[in-house]
Amino acid sequence: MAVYNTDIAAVFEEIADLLEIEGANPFRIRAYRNAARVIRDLSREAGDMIADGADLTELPGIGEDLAAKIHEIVHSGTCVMLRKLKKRTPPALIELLKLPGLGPKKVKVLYHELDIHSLEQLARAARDGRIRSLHGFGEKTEAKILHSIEMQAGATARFKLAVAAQYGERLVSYLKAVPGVDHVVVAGSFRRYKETVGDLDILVTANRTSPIMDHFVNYDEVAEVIAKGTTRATVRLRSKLQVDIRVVAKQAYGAALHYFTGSKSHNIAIRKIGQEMGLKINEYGVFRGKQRVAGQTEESVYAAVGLPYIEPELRENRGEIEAARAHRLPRLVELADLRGDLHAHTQATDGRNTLREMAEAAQARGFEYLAITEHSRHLTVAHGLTPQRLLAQMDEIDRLNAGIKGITLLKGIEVDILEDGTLDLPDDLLGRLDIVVAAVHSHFDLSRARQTARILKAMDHPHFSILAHPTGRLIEERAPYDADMLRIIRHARERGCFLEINAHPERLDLLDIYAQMAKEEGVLVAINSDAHSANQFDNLRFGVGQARRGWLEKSDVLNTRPLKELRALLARTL
DNA sequence: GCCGTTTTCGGCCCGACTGTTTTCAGTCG
Repeated sequence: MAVYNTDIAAVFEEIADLLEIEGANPFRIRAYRNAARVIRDLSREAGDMIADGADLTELPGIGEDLAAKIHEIVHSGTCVMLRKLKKRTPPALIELLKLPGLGPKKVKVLYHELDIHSLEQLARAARDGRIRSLHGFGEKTEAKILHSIEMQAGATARFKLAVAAQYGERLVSYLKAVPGVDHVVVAGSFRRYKETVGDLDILVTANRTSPIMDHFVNYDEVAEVIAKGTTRATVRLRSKLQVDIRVVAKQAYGAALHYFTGSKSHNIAIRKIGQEMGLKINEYGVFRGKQRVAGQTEESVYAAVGLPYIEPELRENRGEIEAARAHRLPRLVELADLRGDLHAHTQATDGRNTLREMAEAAQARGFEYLAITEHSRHLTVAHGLTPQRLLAQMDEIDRLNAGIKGITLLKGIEVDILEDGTLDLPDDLLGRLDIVVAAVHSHFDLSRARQTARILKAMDHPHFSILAHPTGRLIEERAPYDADMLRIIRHARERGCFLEINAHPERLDLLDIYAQMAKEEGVLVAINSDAHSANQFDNLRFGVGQARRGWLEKSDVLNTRPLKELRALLARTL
C-alpha cells in the first residue's frame, strides 16, 4: 500500500488534535501541525524522497523525531505514538473540537465531567440543560453548542473560488458606498487565489464616525450575526458563507492587509523575522518599541524586515521568504500576458455559442489566437465529433479565418485518451490539426501504474500537444485519478509537449504544486479557459491565479507566446 | 517538537470578541 503525503499529513493532524485535547505543550502541537502542512505542500512524495535517500530533516520544521515518524508512517501507514494516543483519548473527541466555539479546554471538561465523546451525546446533554452547570460554561455556551451542531448538519464545504468571488465582489461594492469608507478589499485566501475559500476576510479603512459596522450586519444577504465589535465583526450569509470584516485606520492599511491576507504561516514567519530585528509586527503596523516604523503599505511592511514585496499568491511559507531574501522571487505571469486561449468549445459539441461568437468574444479580449477544441466521438454525452464532423468544422474555421481580422482560429480537438492510451481519432486526421489537446474522460479508477502508462503512451503520439486537466480532479467533488505526475511531467519534457492549467472553476487543474513542478522540470504550461460559452473566458483569471500560486512567470506559459512562436513550439521545431 | 549573528536551553506571533467572570480564560483568525 502506497502512503502519500496527504496520509502522512493526516496522521500528524490527528496527533496534534489529540495532543491538544490532552492539554500538551502548545508549541509541540504546533510543531505537528506545521509538519503536516509542510508535508502536504511538498511537490514530491515523501515516500519517493525516502527511496532516493533524501534527508528529511532538511525540510523546514522537520527534525530528527518527525523525520523518524515520517519513515515509520511511510512504511506502516501509521505510527505507534498515534495508536497510544488513541488508547488514552477517544479519537471521536476530535469531532467535538471541530465545532466552532469548542476548543481543547472545553472538550476536555465535557469529556471528563459528563463523559461526552460524541456529537450525539453532546447534543443530548445540551438539550437536557446539563452543560450550563459546568464550570466555565453557561446558558449561552450551551445554546451555542446546540446551534453549532445544527449548523454542522447542514454545513457546506469550502466555497469554490469563483463562487466566493461572486459573493465577495457584490459585498465589496455595497460596502464601498457606505459613508466614511475608503478602501474595501477582500483579503484572506481569496486574495491568494486559493482554489477554495472557507470564508471571506474583508478589510476596510474608514474614519471613526463611519457607520460601516451597522451597514455590514444589515447587508440583506446576512442570515446571522456571529460577532460584532467596533473593529471586527463576523456574519454568515444566507449562502452559509462566513464573512469577517476588519476595520482599521488608513495609516495601518498595509499592515492590516498583510496581516489579513495571510497565510497564517507566512505571517508567523514574517513576524519572527521582525522579532529577531527587534520589531513587533501586528495588524496596526510595524513597531520598534512604541514607535511605528512602517505599515501604510504592504511594501513598507516587507521593507521593514529587509525584504522586497511578495505577491499574495506566493504567501504560503513554501520558500517565498527565502527566495525574497535571495532576490530570486519570480516575476509572476499576469492575465494581460496571455495572447490567446488553447481550449474552447462551441455549439458543435457541448458549448453554447457558435464558432463566430466565440471568435468575436476572444477578439474582443484582445486575443491573437483561439484554439477550437471540441470533444471527440468517444465522449458521446458531449456529442463528440466524428472524423466527418471535425473535417466539416475545419472547413468552417478556414472560411471564418479568411473573413475575420485580428484573430486567428486554430484548428484543434480535445481528444479522448482511451483506456489503452491510444487517441480517439485517426492519426492522419490529428496530423492535419494545429493543436491536439488530449484528456482522460473515462476509466478514472485504473491502478497508478496503468493510469500513468496510459497517459505516457498517449504523449508518445507524434501529434500530441497538450495534456488537458492533467489530474482529472473536480474540486470538492472528485479526487484526482492515481497517476505519477512527476513521470508525466518528465515525459512531457522529453516529448516536447505541454501541460494545461484548466481555468474552469471546478477544475483549476494542474494544481499549484504540480505547476511549480512543471516549471522546475522545464515544461511549459498552457493556461486555458475550457470555455463552453463566450463569457467563460472570464474564468482565465482563476487559471492565472493558480499559475501564480505555482510560481509561474510569463516565460513559463505557452500561450503568452506570439502566434508564430506558438506554432513553432507546437510543431516542435523550436 | 524545532531551532540557533543572544546555539544545546529557553524561547516559540499577536490581538479582538465572547461569555462567564468580577479581572480573565477560552477561542478564533
